[in-house]
Amino acid sequence: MRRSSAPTMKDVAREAGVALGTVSKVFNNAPVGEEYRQRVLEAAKRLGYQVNNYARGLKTNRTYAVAVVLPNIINPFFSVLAQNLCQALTKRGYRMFLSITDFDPEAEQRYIHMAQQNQVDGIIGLTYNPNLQVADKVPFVSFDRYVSPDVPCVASDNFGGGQMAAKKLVELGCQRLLFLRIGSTVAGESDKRRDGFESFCRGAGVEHDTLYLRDSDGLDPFRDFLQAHIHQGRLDYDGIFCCTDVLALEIRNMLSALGVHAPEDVQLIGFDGTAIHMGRAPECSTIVQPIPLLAETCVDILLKEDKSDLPSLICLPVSYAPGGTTQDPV
Amino acid sequence: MRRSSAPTMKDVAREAGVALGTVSKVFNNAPVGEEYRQRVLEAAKRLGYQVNNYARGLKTNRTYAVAVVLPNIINPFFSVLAQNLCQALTKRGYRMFLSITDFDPEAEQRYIHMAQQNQVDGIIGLTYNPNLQVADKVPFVSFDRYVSPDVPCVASDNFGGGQMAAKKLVELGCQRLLFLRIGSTVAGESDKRRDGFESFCRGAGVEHDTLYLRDSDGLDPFRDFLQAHIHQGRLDYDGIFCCTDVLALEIRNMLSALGVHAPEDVQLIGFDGTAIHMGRAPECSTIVQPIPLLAETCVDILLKEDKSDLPSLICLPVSYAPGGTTQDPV
DNA sequence: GCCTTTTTGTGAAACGTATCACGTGCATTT
DNA sequence: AAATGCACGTGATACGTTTCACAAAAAGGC
Repeated sequence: MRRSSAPTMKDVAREAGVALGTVSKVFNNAPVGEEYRQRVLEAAKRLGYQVNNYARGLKTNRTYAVAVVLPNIINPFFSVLAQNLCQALTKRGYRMFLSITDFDPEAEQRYIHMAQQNQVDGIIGLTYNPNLQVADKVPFVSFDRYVSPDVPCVASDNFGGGQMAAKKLVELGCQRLLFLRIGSTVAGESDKRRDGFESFCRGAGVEHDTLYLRDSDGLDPFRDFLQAHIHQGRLDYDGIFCCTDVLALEIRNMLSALGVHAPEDVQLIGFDGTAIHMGRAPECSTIVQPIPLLAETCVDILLKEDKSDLPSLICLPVSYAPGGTTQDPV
Repeated sequence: MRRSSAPTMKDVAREAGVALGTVSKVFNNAPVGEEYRQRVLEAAKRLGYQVNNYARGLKTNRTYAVAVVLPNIINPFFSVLAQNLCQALTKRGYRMFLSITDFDPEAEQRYIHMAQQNQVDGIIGLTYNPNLQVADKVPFVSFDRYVSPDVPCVASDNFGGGQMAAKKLVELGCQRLLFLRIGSTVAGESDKRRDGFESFCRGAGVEHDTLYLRDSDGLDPFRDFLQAHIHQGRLDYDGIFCCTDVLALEIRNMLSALGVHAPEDVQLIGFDGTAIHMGRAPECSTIVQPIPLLAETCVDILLKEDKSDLPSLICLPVSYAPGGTTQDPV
């Protein structure tokens, strides 16, 4: 095994003619006389010394590693989130150790165990397991999903986003609104998009309907529903809010095939705004989640030393971005 | 610090009334009498014991962690690759520690240093730093880019893919071909797409041109070029091969705006086929990279114990997938 | 039933680091 | 000039494992 020959602090100490403790101090930025510091640094460079983080972690119980548990990173929202988390962690000197669960509750639990076993300094998780066990030994921040009273949850202001979407549609002149959703069976913060939407509609006295599907239903029910609501080439609704940009695009295509076009015949608003954080123009009008801010916040909270007075839910503000599926005033 | 109270093997040994070494054996699946094994397991459960991987790593010099260094994970190709790498690593009991370089050569080097310092068991990197220093202490596999004689490089058969694209276009009846490329200034394996394309064209005696841009040039030169080659609403070329699906889509839109439509007026083929690995239909006809296989191969090679007779370049086969921008025979 | 072989539990040593009580030398004070 | 304080280098110790040489007990052969 080649690695057995890796130089240790002891080697550096011998090479530099100093004590072991002095070498340690140099690499921990503890006060050391300038002459000694130089001697150590030079000896280290000569030997190609690198500190062994496993030994260090063993002594200090700090690993400077954080586990991020996500369903996948193929969905653009998740990949942008993962990238922002990675950057936020790097900025603070932490490494990111990524786990992909593919929405499998067992995998989620397994990864969290593994993460604890691997002695990470914390975990950021977007999980769907309704009865997830999180040992209180390792700091945990949940994204978009309530886990338990002492686990802080970071999410966008989904309720406000739902309201905003409905309000926007009404301002654009829509009179019959439709909310379309497809997603997990497990309730999460993002379900509040619907609540916000309905809340606004009720408050403003606007007619509205809702179609609420689960992933397993597939997209076909949407087509059936829309088809059933087209009479003489006209859709019964003039404003649609989709729970996701991805869904919004699907719906736009679906409607196109049925002869109904956005934004001419119907105003269409999605949710996420991921494209914006990818440096691209959004492909549909959308409620934008502040992904970089969400990531920063997750990391901030996770790494906060004093966890005494943390809110259990942190809601971050969303914004509206026109993207060609609505007829916005200039 | 709460973690200081975590139970250790010594605690388990005391609780179970056995020796320290016996506990260790149980957790390493070494032969231990059934009665003892049970005693230890129960004691461990009672105490909530988990092995400390830092102590273990210190002794064994194995961390079961692999660093993956990528430019980003926003580009769908990279995110699908990252996901497949993660899964391939997980399958083998390894964890993935992800670093994002944003194409910054310095960051690449920094991350690789960091990865070594963190005592990973290996590194898989997609790097653009032409003179990257990789210590031979840590196994390294490069994706798509030649680094040095003793660093194995895994890539798609880019040359073959270029040939395949040209051949396909010719089979579809095209007579004047065009190759469009935009990318890094640093030469990589993917530049062989052009070589393969030109090789086939020359061999078959097909007229062809090439436009070769760098990222910093932006997409405008493409528009200028295409515009200059449209006479009386007709494009001079009847078959276009783009170095990337992303570019192919851009070009299709660009051409549409100029009144030239794929596949009616021009056959368009891209490269990557990422959408297919995301479970979606490809948005353009394309040469598909075998991303899952690429990932598996990277991991296999990285984790191979005997590195003696490794090829320095591993080329994996690509395939063609029609996707609506070519008029393929049924 | 004795000796050999095999199996299996034991406890000490070592991995590479951080830390801490200690010792040395030097500057400051009176 | 002696006493005091300070700054800084020293080296032993401990962190929680794995491993290894050893001992003890069980199994097998004649």
